[in-house]
Amino acid sequence: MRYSSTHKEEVREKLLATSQAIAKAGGFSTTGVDALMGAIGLTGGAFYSHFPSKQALFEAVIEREMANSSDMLAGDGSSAPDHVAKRLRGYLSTFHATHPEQGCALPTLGAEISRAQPEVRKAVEACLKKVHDNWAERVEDSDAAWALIAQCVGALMLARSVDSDKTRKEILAANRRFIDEAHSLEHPLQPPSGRQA
Amino acid sequence: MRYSSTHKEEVREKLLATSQAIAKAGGFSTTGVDALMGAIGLTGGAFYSHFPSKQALFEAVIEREMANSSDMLAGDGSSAPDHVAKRLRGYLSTFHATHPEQGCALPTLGAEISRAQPEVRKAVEACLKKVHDNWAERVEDSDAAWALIAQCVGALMLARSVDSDKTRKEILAANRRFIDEAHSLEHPLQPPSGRQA
DNA sequence: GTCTATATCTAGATAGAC
DNA sequence: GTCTATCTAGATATAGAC
Repeated sequence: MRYSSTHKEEVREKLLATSQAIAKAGGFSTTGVDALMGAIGLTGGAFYSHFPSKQALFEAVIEREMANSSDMLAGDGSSAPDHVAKRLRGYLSTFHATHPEQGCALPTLGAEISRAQPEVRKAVEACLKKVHDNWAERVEDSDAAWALIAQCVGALMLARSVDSDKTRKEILAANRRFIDEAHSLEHPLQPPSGRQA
Repeated sequence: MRYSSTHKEEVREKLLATSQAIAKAGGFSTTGVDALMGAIGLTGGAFYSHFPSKQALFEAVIEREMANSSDMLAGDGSSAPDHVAKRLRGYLSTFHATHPEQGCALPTLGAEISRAQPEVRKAVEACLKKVHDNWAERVEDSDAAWALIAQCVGALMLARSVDSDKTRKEILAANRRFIDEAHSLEHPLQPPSGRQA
């Protein structure tokens, strides 16, 4: 064959990586196959040597996204004691709010996931449960873990839905401060400066 | 003229109402003008007598959605003392999670809002601030109000992103219980039964 | 496996008859 | 104002040459 034995695997890998970023930035359904393939230097026709349909790519993208996020957020046995605080700080950062292509898939693709087939939502559910179960042992209880996840996802949506940088930063900072105040984390998200009324 | 003097206004009203529901259920960009017009018994060509472009309809839909939501959530001077608790209970209900077409626009259209023009996000920002400022006086402080809004929006996204009814209900219930526990609301969301560990 | 060309379909938007 | 017909553009997907 004219291509190396790992060629197909490499193309698939690049396609997935760039598709993830592009979909998170501009939405999956609103981006065409030609654009996704063009981003890795190929034409649209070659797409179907790697995926049977655009829908199949969506499923692969979401599963990779969620697996990635849950691995990172949940951590493992060797995680530092301030692991949760570190992840929360990064999640609720201005950088994350202004760079959706590098961030969590839920705030950007959550609506498309909601309308997707059961298999996709099953994968999302498994990853969410993984983060929840892990965090439930590091915060007050199970309820607090679900509340924390919800607050983070929602805060990012809010921060991206407003226009002014000032309001965006205020929403993120308020959410960080509230977590420090309401949750009994071992380590605070930010220095115990002042919480404003 | 062959149409009543209020005809155009009535059509516009119906178009907006159905477009809001359809967009929240299936996404705005993924729904065509023909489908939106067909839902009120007209054909696609007639659309442009009411809006100059599909984009203009999106702006009108979002502004109406947010104004509606913020009016309902913020309440007014005559609101009952348990107003916030009532709204939170309805927002974090299974009915809301399973009927996006009747619910808040942020969890379903938040991503599309994030990618929209500044004018749209300005309108969203104003409505969010209205709810925040109102709630800030009824909960602990400003931070708690932002955290509450974020938690609600995120909880609904999570509830809709999972597959099983059981997990969906658990996410919603956990978020309701956490609010009762962490926020000093005058009235609880649900009877002080048991909060599970 | 990738390319170009193409088939098919749908989208947003416009033109002209009624 | 609404309709049908149409223009133009873009989408998913397939076919056949290299």
